[in-house]
Amino acid sequence: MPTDENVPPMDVVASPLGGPNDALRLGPRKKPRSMDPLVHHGRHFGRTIHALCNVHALVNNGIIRMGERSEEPEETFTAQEHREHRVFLSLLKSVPGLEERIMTSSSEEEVHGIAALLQKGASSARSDDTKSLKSAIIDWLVPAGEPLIPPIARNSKIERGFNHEITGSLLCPADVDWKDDDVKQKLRTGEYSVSGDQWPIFLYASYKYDDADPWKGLLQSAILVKTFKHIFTSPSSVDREAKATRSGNARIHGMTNVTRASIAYAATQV
DNA sequence: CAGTATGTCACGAGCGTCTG
DNA sequence: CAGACGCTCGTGACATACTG
Repeated sequence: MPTDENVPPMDVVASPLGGPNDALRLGPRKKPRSMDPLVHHGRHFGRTIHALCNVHALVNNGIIRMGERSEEPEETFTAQEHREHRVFLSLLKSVPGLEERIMTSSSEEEVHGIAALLQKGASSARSDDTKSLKSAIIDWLVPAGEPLIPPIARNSKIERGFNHEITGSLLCPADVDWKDDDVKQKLRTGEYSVSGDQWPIFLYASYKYDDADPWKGLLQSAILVKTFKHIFTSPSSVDREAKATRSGNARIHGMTNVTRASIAYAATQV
C-alpha cells in the first residue's frame, strides 16, 4: 500500500535543535495554545500502535516489568503480558524522550499526568477520524456515479449498519449470505451476533470471499484503502492527487510505512 | 464516564494584486 | 520582474455541549 512518497525525516516534527526531551517540555510555545506535545504523540500512538487502550494501565504495568519484575524469567509472563509489553516498548520508541521522563519521574501523579495526555490524544484522534469519515464514507459505498438507494444522511448514523441494505451487505460476515432473509433478519435483531474471528466482507477486494482461499484479497478492498488514505495522507488525497496545502497525518508524524495496527485501525473506523 | 455532535481556530501553501 | 502583502481554502486540532 503506498504512503506519502514525500514524507520528510522525523526531525521535521521533533525540534531539530532541541535535546531529546524537547518535544516533551511543557509550558508556552510560540503561540500559547494548550496543545501539549504528549497529546500530539498520543494521537499517532492511537492510530498506528494501539487504538483502544488504557494508557495508564499500559504505562504502569510497563514500568513494573522494566523495574521490579525485570529479574523474572521470560516464562513467568503470560502471552497477554508479552503482547502488552511490545505495545509499551513501541510507545516508548514513538515518543521522543518519553522513556527517560517516565523512568526518572518521581511521583505517581506525574506518570498519571503523562498517561492522561497520551490517552486524550488517542481518544480525540479516534473521535476526529470517526466524525470526518462519517460523511466521507457515504461516497464510497457504491461505485462513483451510481445512486445510493435508499440515500443515507451525512450527519446521522441511525440508518446505517445492518439497518441499511448496502451497509448491511458490506458489514455482513464473509462466511454467511446477506441475501438470505433469515440471516439478514437475525443480524438486524442481534439474535445472530458476529464474533471477532469473522471478517466482514468489506475487507475483501471487490467484496468477494473465496471459501477455498480465505486470504485472497483480504484487506485489499477499495473502501479500506480509501479510508486509510483519508486518515493518513489526507481526505483530499483519496480520489485525486492531493492538493492539500497542509501536511497530512503521515507527514506530520514522520510515518513512512503502514503498520499492522494502522490497517486494523482503518478497518475499525470503516 | 466515554463517546458523539457541532462549531471554531491556527496553520501554511497557493494565488492574485500591488509596489518599486 | 521580484518581492511583499493579504486573502482563500483544506486541514488537523480543540472547545463545549449533549447523550445514553
